[in-house]
Amino acid sequence: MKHHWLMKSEPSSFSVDDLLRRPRRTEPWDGVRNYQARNLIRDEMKPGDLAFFYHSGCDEPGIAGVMEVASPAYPDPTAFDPRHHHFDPDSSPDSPRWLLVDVRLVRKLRRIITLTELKAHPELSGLQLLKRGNRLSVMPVSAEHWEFILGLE
DNA sequence: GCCAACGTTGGC
DNA sequence: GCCAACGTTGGC
Repeated sequence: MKHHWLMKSEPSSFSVDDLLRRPRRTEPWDGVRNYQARNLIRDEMKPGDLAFFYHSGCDEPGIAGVMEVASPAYPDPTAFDPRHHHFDPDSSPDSPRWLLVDVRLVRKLRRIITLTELKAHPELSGLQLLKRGNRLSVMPVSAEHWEFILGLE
């Protein structure tokens, strides 16, 4: 069963244009440090799943691209590196606490589908992104919401 | 197990 | 910069 996702990143640290310029448009989606998001990556994400690239913490928050999950989940190496911003001393190669997947950019959207615009559609009222206080950096999107959002572009 | 303090996220 | 809404930590 193929799932759909929304994955957040602050474009000041990693944007859809950064992913566009990577070899094979592919990059490890590292730095997830939330157990709920980790569990989704570990238990639900599968290669071939599709995900929205969401820009957060910026002037124009919204969906900027479509990605494909390009690997199974595997340990996040940035958790092992003491010099890395996302270092976690409680994660080790023997017992990794944090996981990631590789993502590949399928396409950059012609325009950002903004958060403001998403909020304006009653069809999207159940979208987890729009629920109060939701700060998950990786969250599921239903097939219906996925198609509806793509139709907005 | 409870809960206050603290840190983070992220929109505005 | 502000603040709401979380999640985490640690004392008890």
